[in-house]
Amino acid sequence: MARPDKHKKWTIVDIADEAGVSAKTVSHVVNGKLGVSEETRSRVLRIIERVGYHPNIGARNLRGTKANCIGIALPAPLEEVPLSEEFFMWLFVRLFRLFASRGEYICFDLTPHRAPVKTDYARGLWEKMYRACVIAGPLACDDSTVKRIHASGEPYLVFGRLDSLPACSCATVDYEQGAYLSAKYLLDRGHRHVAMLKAFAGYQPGAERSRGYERALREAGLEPEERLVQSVSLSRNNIANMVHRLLAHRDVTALIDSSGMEDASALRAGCQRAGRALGKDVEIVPWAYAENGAVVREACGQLWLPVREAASEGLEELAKWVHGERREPCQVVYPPVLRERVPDTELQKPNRMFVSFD
Amino acid sequence: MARPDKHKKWTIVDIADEAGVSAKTVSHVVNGKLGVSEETRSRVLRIIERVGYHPNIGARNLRGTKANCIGIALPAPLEEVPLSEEFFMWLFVRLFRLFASRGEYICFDLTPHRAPVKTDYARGLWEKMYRACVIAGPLACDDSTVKRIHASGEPYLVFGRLDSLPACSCATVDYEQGAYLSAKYLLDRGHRHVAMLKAFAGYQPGAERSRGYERALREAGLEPEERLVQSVSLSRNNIANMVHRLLAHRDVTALIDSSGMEDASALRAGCQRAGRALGKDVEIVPWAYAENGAVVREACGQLWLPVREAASEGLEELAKWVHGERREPCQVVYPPVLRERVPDTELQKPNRMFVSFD
DNA sequence: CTGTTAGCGCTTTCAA
DNA sequence: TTGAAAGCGCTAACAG
Repeated sequence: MARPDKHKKWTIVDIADEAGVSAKTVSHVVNGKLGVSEETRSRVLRIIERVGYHPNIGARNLRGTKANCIGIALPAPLEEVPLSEEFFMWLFVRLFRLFASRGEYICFDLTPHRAPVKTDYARGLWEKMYRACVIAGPLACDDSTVKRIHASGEPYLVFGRLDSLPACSCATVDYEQGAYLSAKYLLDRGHRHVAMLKAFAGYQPGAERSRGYERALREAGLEPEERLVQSVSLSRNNIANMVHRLLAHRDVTALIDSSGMEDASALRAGCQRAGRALGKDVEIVPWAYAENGAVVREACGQLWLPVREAASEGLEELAKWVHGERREPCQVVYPPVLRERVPDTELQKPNRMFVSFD
Repeated sequence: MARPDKHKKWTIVDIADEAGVSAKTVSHVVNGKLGVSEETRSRVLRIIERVGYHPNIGARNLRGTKANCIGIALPAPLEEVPLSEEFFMWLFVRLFRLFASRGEYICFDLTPHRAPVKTDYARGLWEKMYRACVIAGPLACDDSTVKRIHASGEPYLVFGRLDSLPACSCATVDYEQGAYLSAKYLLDRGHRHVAMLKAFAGYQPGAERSRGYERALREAGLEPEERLVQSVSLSRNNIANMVHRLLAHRDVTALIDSSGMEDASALRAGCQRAGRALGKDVEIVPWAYAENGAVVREACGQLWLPVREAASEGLEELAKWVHGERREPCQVVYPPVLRERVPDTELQKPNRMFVSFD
C-alpha cells in the first residue's frame, strides 16, 4: 500500500489507478462536483489524503478553468506613490475576507522589472495568472494598460478614474468635486487669492484637482492664476518649501492643502518661513482621508475624502463580478465632504493614506 | 497585417506562424535565451509587442520550469498572531527587493479555507503555484506541514524553529536564550521569585521561553514554580490582568515581560491594580523587537530580540537558494541581547512586531 | 542557428 | 455513474 511518498509525484491518473476509477472521477471529487457515488468519493478522498495529492494548478488553469488568484497591481512605483502601511493592511484584510477565504490566492506584482519582453502592471492578467485584478493607486493620465484590461473583459477594479476611459471599473472619490468644494468654500468666505498645494501631477487625481479648482474660480468670476497652484510630491520637505513659496505672495490669504500628506508640521513650517500665521492671516482647508482626521487644528474647514469607503464598496462589487453575481464593470464614486471647522473634541488621529519620503 | 486583437487569443504558435519561424524560436526569444539571430529576435519581438502576446504562465509551469512566484504563508491565523502592519510592510519591501524585481510574483494564501480536499498553509507549494515559500509567524509545536515542506526539497524559510525538525530552514531569534538571559539577570540581582509573562502558548516560541526560564532557575538552585509563569494572549487587557495576578503573590519581586506586546500601559495598569510600583518594588525586564525600543522607562534592563535582523539575513539566503546560489536550507539564529537600563536619551519608539486585539 | 515533436497534468467532451 | 481520449500552451529533447 502506498504511503505518503516523498519521491513519487502523484498525478490525477495515479490517484485514479490507485482507486480503480478514471481520472475524470477523481477530478470531479477534487472539485466537489456531483455525479460521483458517495462510496467512490470517500475512497478517492482517502487515497488523496493518504498520499498528500494536490492538483497541479498550472495544468488546471491551462485547461480552461479560471485561475484562482486575485492580483494586486501597483500602477505607480511605491517610491513615487508611497501607499501607507495602514492602507496596505486595510486592503489586505478586505481581500482576505472577500477572496482568500474562498481559497483564492492574493498576488502582488512589482512593475517594471527586467525581462526580454516589455510588460505592464497587468502582466498577471495577460499571463493568465490572475482571475481578476485590483489596481491600487492613481493612474497616470496617459495610462493605456487599463484600457486593455477593460477590453479584455476580465474583472478588474481601479482605485481611481481615467478621463479617457469613462466606462472604467472604478472605486474612488470625486477629486474634482473636492477641489471645487474647497475652493468655493474659501471664495465664499471672501478670499480672492486662493492657493492650492496639488499632489499627483501627471496622474489623474492631479488633473481632477486642477479642473475642480479652476471651475470654482471661474464661477466666482476669477481667472485661475498659475502661480497659485503648486505641484508637490509626497514629501514633508517639499511641502514646506511649496507652502513657503505660495505664501510669499502677500495677496494669498487662503490655501487648499490637497497634498494628501495630512501633515501639519510641514504646513506650519512653510507658513512660519513665509512669516504667516496659520488660521490668522492664512485660512486653510486641508484634505483628510479619515472622517475627522486631524490635519491642522487651525483649519477653517476640512475636506474628507472617503477613499476607503469607496474602495470597500468597490471591492465588494468586484467580488460579485469575480464570483459571477454581476457581469459589468462597477463605478463607485463617492463625493467628498467639506466640514466647517471640526470641533477639537471630534478630531482624530489621521489614518494616513500615504507616507512621507523624508 | 494583424492588429492588437481583442478577440484572437495569441499563442506561441500563432506568433511563430506570423513571424515565419518555429515555436521554439519564439520561446527562446521570450525567455531571453541565446541562439537566435538578432534579426529574427527583433522581428519576433516586434510581433509580440504589436499583438500584445504574453506566455500563458500555467502552461509554462506545467512544462517543468519552476513557477515564478514566491509564496508567503501564515501558519497561524492573523486573528491569533496579529503581525503588525510595520512588520508586514517591512517584509513586503524586502520581498520586493529580493524577488519581485526579478519578475517573481509575491503571493499570499489564507488558511484554512473551505475546499473538498483538506489542505494546509503550504498549499501553494503542493499545487506548484510557488517556487518557494516564506512561513511568516510562529509554528505550532505540533506542526507537521513544515516537515513535508522540508522533505519536498523546495526552498523555504520559517521565521522560527521547530524542536522536532532541527534541520529546519529558519531565520529567527533564540527565544530560549532570551528567557535564560532575562531570568538569570534578575536572579543575579538577588531576586528569588521571578515571574514571567509568556506569549505563544502552544507555539514553539512559547516552549522555548519556558525552557530558558527553567534552565536559569535550576542553575540558580531554584525549582521553577508553575504559579510564576503566566501565558498571555496578544491583548492589552489580558496582559494587565495577568500582571495583576502574578504580582498578587507578594513574594514576587521581578517580572519578565516576554509577552511581545511592548505595551507599557498594560504593564503599568496591572502593577497598579496589584498595588505595586513598577521599578521600585517590582523590577522588570521587558522584551523588545527594536534595539532601543522603549517598552517601559522603569525597566531595570531590556532584552532585544533582533527578529528583523535575523529575518533579513534569512531572506537573503532564501533568495540565493531560489536563484541557485545555494542548495541547502539555511539556519540563521540570532542571539538576543540583554541591556541593563537603557539611558532615556537612547530610548526609541518601539517598532512593534504585533498589534493588540483590543 | 532553426524546425519537429512529445509530453507536462488537468478538464471536458463524447461514448458507454 | 463511469471511461477513453483530445487538447489547453508551452518547453525541451532530438534532428537537421
